[in-house]
Formats: sequence, structure tokens, C-alpha cells
Amino acid sequence: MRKRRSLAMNLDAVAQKAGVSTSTVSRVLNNLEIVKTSTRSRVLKAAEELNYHPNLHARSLARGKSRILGIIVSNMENPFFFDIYRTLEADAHAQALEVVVANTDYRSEQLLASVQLMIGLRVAGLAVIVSEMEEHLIQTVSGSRIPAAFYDVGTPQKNITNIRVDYRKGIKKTVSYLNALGHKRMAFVGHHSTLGPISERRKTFLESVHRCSPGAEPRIFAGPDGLDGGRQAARELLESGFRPTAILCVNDFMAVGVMRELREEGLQIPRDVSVTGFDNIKLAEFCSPSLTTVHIPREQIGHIIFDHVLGNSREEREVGREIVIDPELVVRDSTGVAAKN
Amino acid sequence: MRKRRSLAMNLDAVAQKAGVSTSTVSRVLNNLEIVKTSTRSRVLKAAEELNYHPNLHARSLARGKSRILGIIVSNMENPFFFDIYRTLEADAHAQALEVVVANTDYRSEQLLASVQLMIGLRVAGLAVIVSEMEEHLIQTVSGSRIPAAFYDVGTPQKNITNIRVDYRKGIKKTVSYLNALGHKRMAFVGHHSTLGPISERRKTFLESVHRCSPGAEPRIFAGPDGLDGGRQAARELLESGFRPTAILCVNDFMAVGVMRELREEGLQIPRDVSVTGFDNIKLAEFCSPSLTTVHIPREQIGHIIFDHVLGNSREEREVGREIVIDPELVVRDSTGVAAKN
DNA sequence: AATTTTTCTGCAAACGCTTGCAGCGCAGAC
DNA sequence: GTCTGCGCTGCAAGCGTTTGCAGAAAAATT
Repeated sequence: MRKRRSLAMNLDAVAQKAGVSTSTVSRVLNNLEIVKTSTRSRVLKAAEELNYHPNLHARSLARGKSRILGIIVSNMENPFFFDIYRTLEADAHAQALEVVVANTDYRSEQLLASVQLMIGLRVAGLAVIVSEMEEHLIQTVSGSRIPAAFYDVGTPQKNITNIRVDYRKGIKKTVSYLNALGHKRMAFVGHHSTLGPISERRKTFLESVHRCSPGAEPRIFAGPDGLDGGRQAARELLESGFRPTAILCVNDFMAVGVMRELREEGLQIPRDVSVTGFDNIKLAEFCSPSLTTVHIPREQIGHIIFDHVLGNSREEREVGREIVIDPELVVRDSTGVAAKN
Repeated sequence: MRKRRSLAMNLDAVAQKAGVSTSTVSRVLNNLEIVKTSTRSRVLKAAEELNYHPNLHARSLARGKSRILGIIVSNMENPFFFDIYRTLEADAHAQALEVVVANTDYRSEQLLASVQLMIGLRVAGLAVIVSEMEEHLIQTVSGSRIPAAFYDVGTPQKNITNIRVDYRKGIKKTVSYLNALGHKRMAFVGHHSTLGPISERRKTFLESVHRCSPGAEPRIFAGPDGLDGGRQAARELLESGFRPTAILCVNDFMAVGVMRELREEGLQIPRDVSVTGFDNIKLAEFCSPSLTTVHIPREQIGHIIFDHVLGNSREEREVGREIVIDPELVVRDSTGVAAKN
């Protein structure tokens, strides 16, 4: 028999100090109104003096579940993900839920690890906002019986809600807007081309261009998600000798990097080349020139996810549906009529 | 006696299916090399088939500690914090530690909640990267016996290391650089003026200006941390009628917001007004014009924090020291000679 | 004052895991 | 054939909570 007398404060210590049982302490700490006021204050005093902090692991174990919302995102650095995270966090806190975030960095082994973590933590709900997702992981989550919501990937399942944005529509709007401005030579800057949702945007881009201006020869470039990645892709584009009059970027974050490189090379935006993004992150209004983009309502998405995963009204928590969101084009200063040449 | 036969898979189920005891399953799952290969594979197969995921709470409880690094930051949206977080996360993962992040949003009640959370989680180590910090919280952390590191706030304590950047030096370098360019009328744009580290920058700014050019009348403006906050502060500045030739911003993130507003109002940077930031976040290179700023080595800071809190060599983990970092001025395109008028 | 009801508190099991120790089976030594 | 030693496995206690149930104390009722 090990007698590893713990140093860490526990219920017992508080109970002893207050001269009550651990059950009573527990009830006080959980605000069960059952406890007599005098006892209650005695316990609180003892806890205070001992600097007691309940062991959340023990608590979750005893309760059989944790009050934690798990969130998995591909890239917290990209404000798109951050904004959804922020909304989810606020909603969670409003219901006295804690939040655990994991960042996959678009790496599927990290995604696997994150999912394992969340299941291991027995989170009360799980939001998966990633671009990389494998079928068997979806099954794993579904099998865990944890109410979950996936953004952009997977299909509705038993306890899984799916939220997606109609990217095709967003891309089409962008392409036909640019087409109306006379753009024919267009390029697409993406990232991680193998990922489902991303390759969908790329494909739609090609389709749209072909439909709008059959003669055009659209080109594709890519780099890692981020400012540097955008810049790098733009550099490759320029070095390739291709001179598009418009560049569509897979997201705003990369678009900012793209614009930086174009500027560096002496190209004026939008006089020499138009640039568009996707997401409508805050930064899109703040860069120079401000960015024409496609608005994706991240707050709304966050709220929807939360409500479906942990919402408190019955109908809200109707997990297992698919929800599609329509994006809107937002025209700013990074686009203009096509340069003639 | 409650017989809440759990739905969730547990060791017992796996053990039963594999025809062994829970101890053996546990040993297999923890890679204890003691187990016979045949047994081992039988157990792994059973676990796999049952879609078993160990309950991390139970594990932490039994082990008496969790393999979690806790991180608390003021504002994850600001890339400064994100970059430190990213480094910490990488270091943690390299040692098979999980990470739990909490965002305080500069709210001290949220900071309190976050600290409670981390202690409740019995994290193996804690990194607190915030601008708001109260003495009694420091005591709480210190009393928890969790190895911790604070950035920018607090003083070294028993199990607490302190990392700080010599802001005074950074600000002084900036001011004298601007002074050398002929700037006399300067403004400082900060946020949350009551916070310790921030008010230090502001104070040093005032001192430095007075020392460099005694006749000058520096002005202070502020808004919430972020792009919008910077913009808002700049707007107030302009509306006040004050026309500085240079604006020092408390950080790069806000500086980007400031530049946006200046541009909006038709002011050219740096011809009409110079702007500087602080931190040297990636975005500083990507905005237009690129931003003169003070480099704070966030990666280095992240590594130092990790090593002191959870590093595996004895001397690294020398918690309880104070470490000061010297910042460097990085000159880019947002600053130039003072406008004559 | 005796009884019933209501409040409040404590007991002890359960949550799912880890781990010290004891024990079993079996190989080799004598 | 007994003994020793080793490799592997199981037993059971313990981690710090929560909570159903039962019992004690206090209050209300008769």
C-alpha cells in the first residue's frame, strides 16, 4: 500500500479544518443551497485560508463528464480561425464552460492527436474547424458520442452537425465581378492544394473562369497559409512570367502577402493588377489598398456551432444537420478595371 | 449505491475483451515494455476494436499530475502573443505535453478565472503572458507550487521566473532615432493605460521626449488593443487638432490601425508623419509602408519560458530568476525626416 | 410531550486509471 | 525432483471528487 500523502490541498484538508465532512465541503463549493449558512461560511473560510483549488480532473471523473468545449482549428494565426474561436469562447464562457483549443497547423497527425486529446478529455462538445479531415477521424468522433460540429469538412452523422459555406457561390461571384471589369488573365493563389475545401475553391475558380471567358488560361499558384506563403506564391507567379490582370486568393491572409510582393515588384494595385481575398477578416479593411473579398460571417458561424453543440434549448441542439451559408462579395479598393495591354 | 454503468468505454471493457486484467491493459497503453508481445497485441486489438480512448482525467488523477502546459495570454488576436504561444506549443509538443491556452482579453476577472482553471487542472507548468496582473494572483500561483513564468509582470518568487523586456531602452532608442530625424512634435498611442507594462512604455516615452527635446509637448492617446483601437486612437488624435510629425505606438498591431486612419485622412507616411510600432510582428513587414519598430524576440522568449518552466535539464529549470531582454530598433519605411512646417 | 416533518450532514460507493507488491508458471541449476 | 530466478500478470489500494441514501438535529405539528 502506497501512502503517497499528497502535498496538494484536497477536500479532506478543508473538511478537517472546517470540522465537517468532505461531502459538505463539496456541496458548499458547488453552491448547493442545501447547506446551512453558518456551516457554509465556515467551509468557505477554511478553503480560502488553505488556498484550496478543487482538482478539476477528480471532478470531471466523478461527474462523468467535463464542462469543457473542445475547439480544433487549422491555424490560429489566420484571423479567420481566430474569429470563430473567439465567438465560441465567448458563448462557452457565458454558460460557465471552459474551452480547450488545439491547433493542427494543417498537419493531419496533429489533427489526430487533437481529436484524441478532446475525446480523452471527455469534452462536453467539440467544434472542428479545419480544412484537413479524414473519413476515419469523422467516424472516431461520431463513435465517441460527443456532440460535435464540423466546419467545411465531412458529412452529417448521428451526433455531428455540419456547417459549410457555399464556396462555389463565393468564387463565382468574384470571378464574374472581375469578368465584368474586363479581366481575362487570372491567377488563383491557394495553399495546401490537396485539402478538400481548398481544392474545391480552386476547382470552382477554374470552372468559373472557363464559363465566363472560355478563351482564358487561368493559372494556379500556392504556398503555405499565411503572409509569407502569400508572398512566396506571388513571387513564383511573377517569376513564372505570367502577368495576370487579376489574382484571386484563397483567403485574405494570404492576399495580404500577395499584395506585399506585388507592391515590392513595383506593381500598382489595382491599376496594374487586381487582387481579391476570401473571408473578410478585419485586416482586409486595414491593408493598403483595402481588399475586395468575400464575406464569411464568422461570428454567425461560431454561434451556430455553439448552439448546435451545446445550446441549451432542445431545438438548438439539433445535432446531425447540415447548414449551408451564403457568402457575399465585398468590393473595396484592391480591384478595378483590367489593365489594357 | 449508484450503479451508473457508464456508456463510455473504459479499461475494464478492454481488459475483458482481451481476457486480461486492467493493470495489463494499462501497462500496454503506457508502453511499459514488461508485457509479453502476444498479450500486448491482443490488448491493442481489443482497444482498437472498442474504439477505446483513455480518460485523461482519470489518468491525471491517478498519476497525481497532468502532462499539460498552461498558457495564459492577454490577447491571442495580437500576433505578439500568438507568436510566443506558438513557440511554447511547439516546445511542449516536442516533449509530449499537451497545451491549454486561456485568453484574458485584458480583463482581470478573466485572468483570475484562467489562473483558477490552470491550478484546477494541476498543470505541470504555467506561462503567464499578460499585461494585467495583481499581486494577490502572483501569490496564488506561487502558493500552488506550480513552476511558472511570468512575462512582463510580477517579481521573481519561489517557483516563479520572470522574463521582461527592457522597454525603457526600446522606447529610448526609438525616441532618439526620431529626434535625430528632426521630430519634435510626437504623440504616443497606447492602450489600457492603467496596465503596468504599458504605462511604463508611456512614461518612458514622456521622459525620453523631455530629455531629447525639452521644448516639445508630447501627447498621449489610447484605444483598445487591436486594429480598430489603433484607428480609433488616431482618429481622436487628428480630431484633437494636434499634428505630430511622429507617432509612437505601443505595439505594431495598433500601429497598423493608426496608419490606416492617417492614410484615410490623406496623410502620407512618412512624408507627413512618421509612425513606429513595437514588437516587430510579421505584419510589420507586410503593411504599407512597412513599419519601423522595435524587435522583441518572441521565439527566444518562448523558449526561455519553456525551459525554465518545464525544461528537462536541471539548470534550465532554474525557476525563480529574473531575465531581462534587450530590444533592438528595426528601421523600415514608415519613418523619415520630420516634415518642415 | 410525543410525533411528524423538514433541514441539514455524513457515510460510503463510484468515477477510470496507475502502480507497488505478491504470485504464478516455467526454465535452468543443482 | 526440489530449488532459484525470472518474466509476466493480477490484486487491490489509492488519486480527489460527487452524490444517493440514511440518519441526526431542528423545527413544526398535534
